[in-house]
Amino acid sequence: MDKKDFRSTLIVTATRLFAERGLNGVSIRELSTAAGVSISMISYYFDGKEGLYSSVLAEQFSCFEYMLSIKERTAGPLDKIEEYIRWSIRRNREHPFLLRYYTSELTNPTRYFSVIVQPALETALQILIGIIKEGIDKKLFREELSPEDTALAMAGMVNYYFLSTLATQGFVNHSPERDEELIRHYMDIFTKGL
Amino acid sequence: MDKKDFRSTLIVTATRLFAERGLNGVSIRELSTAAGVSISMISYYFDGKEGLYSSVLAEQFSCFEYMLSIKERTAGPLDKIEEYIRWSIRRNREHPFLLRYYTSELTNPTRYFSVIVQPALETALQILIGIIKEGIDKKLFREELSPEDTALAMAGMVNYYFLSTLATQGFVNHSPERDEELIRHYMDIFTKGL
DNA sequence: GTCTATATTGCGATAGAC
DNA sequence: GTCTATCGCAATATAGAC
Repeated sequence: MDKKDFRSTLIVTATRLFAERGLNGVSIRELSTAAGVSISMISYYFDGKEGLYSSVLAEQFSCFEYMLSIKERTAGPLDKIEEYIRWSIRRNREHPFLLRYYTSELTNPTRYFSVIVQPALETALQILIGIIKEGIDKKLFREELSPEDTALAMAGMVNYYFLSTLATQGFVNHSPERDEELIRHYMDIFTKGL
Repeated sequence: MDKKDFRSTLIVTATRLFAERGLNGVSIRELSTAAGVSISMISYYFDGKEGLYSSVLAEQFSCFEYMLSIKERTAGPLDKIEEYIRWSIRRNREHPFLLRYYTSELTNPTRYFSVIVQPALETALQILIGIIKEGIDKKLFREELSPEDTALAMAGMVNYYFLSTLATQGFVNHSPERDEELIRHYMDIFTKGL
């Protein structure tokens, strides 16, 4: 946002607006006005509304590359799982609009899903599956576990905490101060069960 | 769909189209053509596009009332949790578009969120929280568990399995034949941990 | 690079015939 | 109840001035 160039300003504004009301819920008129820029700048920089959307999408999902660094660590499987949970929570905190693109693309995919979203999600989940397999191989986790189902269960647990916010804020405290407690709780459930 | 009256036909068609492309992604022109009905029927029966959407939403979320019957059961907490998981999976199988409205309303709420969606989700989650509290009171579950966080973890686990389908179908088998195995696996993770 | 003005298309809603 | 025809408006995109 520091950069004063219109290209970045448009991306910042579009990120918020597309997240709040979806690709079809925002007009480039409204968007350019909100960004304090002429409407024609969208075609000039992004070749139209869809091009702007794809740029927003690419930027939002670039943070998934971080999973590669977790994979490369020398830590054991359990530590890596904690790192995964920690990163997932941090990711949702630092990119408050990401989950909207994430769920929107999974349920109403645009033409950019297969190019941007699917690869990012698959990479992260495959690494998580690999970590669980490693734990099973090393006899740290029970061999009856399906690595795939377990990985999806973990990913779902963390993401749903954020996804459900709007429906649960009346009876669940979602403040960031509680994040460490949440991480311990998730690790606790997964290591010991109920 | 058996009923030939236009009102039901419009709801059936709208349920699919709104799910696939969102409220703003579908025009009433296209919708009425797909339903084989005149465009003016939408205003006639539903007082416009938004009214049609709200009718679709109300119908989709009516199935959440089923949770009340789980609450009333005489079974123990663990059996009730299995019933919850079983119902969640069945719900997603029987209402293939529900999760789209569910996530869309949670991330991009319309004016109908607080009237239709929020109450349905809160009721179901509060009942699940109650079941977990009951298990803690009866010393069946560990007392360190946060009922709220645990309930969200369970809900997230099941829903994410369906939510992630589009990104994971290449390496996770999502066929209904595997549902019973999935239920056993989820119960297994939650009762024993990794 | 950035703007205004405009061309063109498609939108939601409805009047009025049947 | 159902249709066609149309109104008025808002959408995206772009031509052309600066």
